[in-house]
Amino acid sequence: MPLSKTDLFKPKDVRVAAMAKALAHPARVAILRELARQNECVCGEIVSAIPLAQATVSQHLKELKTAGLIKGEADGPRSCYCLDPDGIQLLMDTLDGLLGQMEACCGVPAPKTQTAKSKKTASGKKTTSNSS
Amino acid sequence: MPLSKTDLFKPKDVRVAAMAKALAHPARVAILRELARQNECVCGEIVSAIPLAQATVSQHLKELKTAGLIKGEADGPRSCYCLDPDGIQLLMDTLDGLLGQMEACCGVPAPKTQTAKSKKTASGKKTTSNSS
DNA sequence: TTTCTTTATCGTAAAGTTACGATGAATCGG
DNA sequence: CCGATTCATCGTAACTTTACGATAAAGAAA
Repeated sequence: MPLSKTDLFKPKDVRVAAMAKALAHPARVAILRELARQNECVCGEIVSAIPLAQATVSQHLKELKTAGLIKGEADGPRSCYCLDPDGIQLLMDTLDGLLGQMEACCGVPAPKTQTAKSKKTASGKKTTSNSS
Repeated sequence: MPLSKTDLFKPKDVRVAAMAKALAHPARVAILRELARQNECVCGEIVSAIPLAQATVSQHLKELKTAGLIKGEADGPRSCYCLDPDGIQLLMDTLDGLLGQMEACCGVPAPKTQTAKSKKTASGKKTTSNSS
């Protein structure tokens, strides 16, 4: 942005946007999927799985870490990465909030349900009082 | 990107990234929420609800339209926007695919009941045959 | 120690995003 | 027809993201 205007928006919207941004590159999505598949993964393996240079992959890993979606710890000269369950959960909750609102508006085509959404919607009093 | 490498990634990952990118700005999230609240909305109302210049809001609307998340039709000199149920559904399915994979890996945080059964049913869309 | 391996970081070029004012294009009201 | 209103688009400035090679840092192996 030419001038950072993020403080003009509601914190909730800023949070959703930040979460979404972490997913907004194919390489990062591929990394997350790889980690979901392997459960735990040395950096080199990830680099092999991604069609980008090592430096670039490292950069993407850093962003995912900053976003709280993955954790990384040193293991000798190597780095071992894995998904961060807390961050993933937060991601789901954050997106579910928005998706739920939109679904409610559009009219739900098919009640598929899953994840943590149904619970929240059921107990939630209403979708109107949102500001922060 | 310096050089567009999107064809090096799996189409599925590219799709997720594109969807996420549409949500990756607070203004666009705010617009979606406004449309979810109003169900139908003249452009001017949206501009009033967003702390940005008219030209900028129009630009964000265009991106959301390109992403397939909203529809817009002319109404006299005005433009009337609303959520596109098909796009929203696609967004949900797309994200659910990834989120389900990650959740399955992390282990669901609060599974008081039967774990394996419910999880499988919930996320079991077709996580196996993934390559495109 | 010296060397190799592994990964993070730096510097930087290319491309994309975001924001705005100005300008068009279309419609409505007179 | 003339002016006002509404919105999309253009042009452009400021900033961010993406990608890579080069290099640094740190442990393992020799």
